[in-house]
Amino acid sequence: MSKRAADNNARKRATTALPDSPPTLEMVAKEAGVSIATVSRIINGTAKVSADRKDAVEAAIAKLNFRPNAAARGLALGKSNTIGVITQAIDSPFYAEGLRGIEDYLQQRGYTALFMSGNWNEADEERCMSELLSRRVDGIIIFSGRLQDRQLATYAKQVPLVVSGRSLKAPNIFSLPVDDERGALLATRHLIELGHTRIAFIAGILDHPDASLRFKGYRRALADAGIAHDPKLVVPGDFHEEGGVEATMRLLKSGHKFTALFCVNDQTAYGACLALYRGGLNCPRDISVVGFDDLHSSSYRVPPLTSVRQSIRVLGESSGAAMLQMLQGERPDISLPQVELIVRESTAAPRKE
Amino acid sequence: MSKRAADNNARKRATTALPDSPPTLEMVAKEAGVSIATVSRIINGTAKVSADRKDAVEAAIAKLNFRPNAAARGLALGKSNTIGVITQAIDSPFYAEGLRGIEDYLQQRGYTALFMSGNWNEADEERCMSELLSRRVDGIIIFSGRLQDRQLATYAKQVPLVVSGRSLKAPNIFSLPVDDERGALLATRHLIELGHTRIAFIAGILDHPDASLRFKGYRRALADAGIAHDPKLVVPGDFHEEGGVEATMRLLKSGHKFTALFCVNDQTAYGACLALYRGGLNCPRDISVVGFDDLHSSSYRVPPLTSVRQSIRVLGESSGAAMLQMLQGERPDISLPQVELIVRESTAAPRKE
DNA sequence: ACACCGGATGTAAGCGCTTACAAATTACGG
DNA sequence: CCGTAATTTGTAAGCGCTTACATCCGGTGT
Repeated sequence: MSKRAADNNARKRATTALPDSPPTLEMVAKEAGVSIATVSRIINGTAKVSADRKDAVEAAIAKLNFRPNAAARGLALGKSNTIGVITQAIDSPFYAEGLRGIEDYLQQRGYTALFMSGNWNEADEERCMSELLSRRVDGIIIFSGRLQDRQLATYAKQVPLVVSGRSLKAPNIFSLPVDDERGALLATRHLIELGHTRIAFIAGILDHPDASLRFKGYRRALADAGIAHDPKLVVPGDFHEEGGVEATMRLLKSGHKFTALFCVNDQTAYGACLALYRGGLNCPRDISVVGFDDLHSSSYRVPPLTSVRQSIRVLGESSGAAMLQMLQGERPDISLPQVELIVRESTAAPRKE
Repeated sequence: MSKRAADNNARKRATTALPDSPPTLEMVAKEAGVSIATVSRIINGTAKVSADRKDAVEAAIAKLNFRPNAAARGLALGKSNTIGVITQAIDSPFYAEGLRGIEDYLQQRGYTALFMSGNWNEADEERCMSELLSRRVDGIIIFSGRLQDRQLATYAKQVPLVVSGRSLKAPNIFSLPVDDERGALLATRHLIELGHTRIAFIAGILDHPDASLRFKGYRRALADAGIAHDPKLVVPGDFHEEGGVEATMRLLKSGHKFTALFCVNDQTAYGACLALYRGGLNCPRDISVVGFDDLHSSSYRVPPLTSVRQSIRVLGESSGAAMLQMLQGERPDISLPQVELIVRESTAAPRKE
């Protein structure tokens, strides 16, 4: 609709004098007295061009303040130099750190990241996929989404996929699982070594894979130490602060004794600490608390939170790296650093009764 | 580069059998036995089309799993339905909340937000602008950037701008300033009303406008109450947790007595609380602390932080709304809710000596 | 029965860019 | 100084889409 576009610009120009339609290759070519092919070649360095013309063109570009139209280039090239990224919520501190890693990595390599939030539900996530596909992104990175493996495999037929924080084998998909079980094991074992035996666990959403793997690690640590697992000490949460508060309140009210609390993630731990505080309990004197993720702000909590580090930032960078490798046609050979326990001040030996 | 694009697709198909080149309008038209114009009209509802053809086309679309190519449409229409958003860091909890507001608002109205981080420096911010302009976004929202007013005014000639958290008058720019001074006044007055007279202030970066407005509010509250302002009690920070820690340490070491601490933002307050804890001081018993921004996690701190709320989320939504109004050619009539003080448990009356 | 009209379709141009291919220019060797 | 090869440059087609304009259709009025 050239006509409409032109009309539009004309109208705008007339009304507000503002968005002058941006310069095009053609204008630059005319200004510099060369053909548009030459201009294109100079911009992309696609071929040798005589020095004088080059100067003329560069001058014209500067004068007109020309910027190539990415849409047109994308159309001609059949690629957008854009990587779509789907998370659950852009404002979750957890995802935000990952996004940062992705953005940093991609931006330095000439790619742009396009972020979208799935809002913890499948329908929204599909909407995101659809939008990204429509924009013809070159690849999509999914941060532990809620889409079924089967659906992902289907999408992978249309675009390369990197799935972070999840294990999934399928053609055109690369997954970067986090060692949740080992992290949970480390955390729980740390509490056991401090002398705790009554260790409660605040889980995430029941059927969530991360949650169940962490639960598994928790149980294994207990078993390894010969401590009987008490189901009464396991309560569900929601991966958010609020869930941590509620779960802890429930635990406290239930009357089941415990001296330590392992939380499925840091946000849950934040909530737990608040609930303990409300209950007049001191962390770590009365109850030790361990989180998982080691969010940036965890080291600034009062007291600083002991947590399992799995640098989300690195996860993000690695996802970006894996995607770029896939785009080169290589099989990604990326691996994540091991999870590790960061001991701070929210854990201590249990109080002598 | 039709040739290259075609080659590319052909190659890919041959090698990996994966990214089959996506269906086009033309394919749909052929499949349905109509012209591409008809297909386009059905997709966009641009004109009346007989029912039987419509059914045929819809069937073809479903069968081929067709999704219009956004780049091609953008090129034809001369607009991208995309709004660029520049922040300092996507992983800062402050900006993340704003981004969420923008994303929510725009997405519901058929727009997509494209986020980029300026990393607190002008060069990166310019790079972002350049990239967004190249992508021909329909408008750009800037969250309290570091670009000079003059530069912004220049950019505004090419694209409509909304500048949040900052006051700036210029054609094609709409700014949404936050009432920093009043917020700081409220916070400081609250401390005074509790009985504090020795109130320290941890500032942000020296020349930052937000910081100086908040400083102004702080001084005004003191003046209103007839309390002399002691420059010794004002120390710089960096808007981050670390700056809060350091500033507080310095304050503590200086030996200048104070019973309350007003921090330029919540992150700084988090750091301050940690430093107090390290110094064996209890908040609020020994020292009261107030922040600014009321981040989501502030209500989950131990103790929950008293803070000035200026919902960033709403700021984001409002920015989106203003941008859409500008795009309609209207002058935005958006205004922000008043800042308000949220009193929690990090403030109390000063301890009797 | 015929010219005419309004609405549903189709045809084709153009959005800004890249690049295959042709044309024009330059540099050589004889 | 000319023919030919090696460059540099220009021309034009095509990427997938929208829409102005032409075409075609059945239905009216007379």
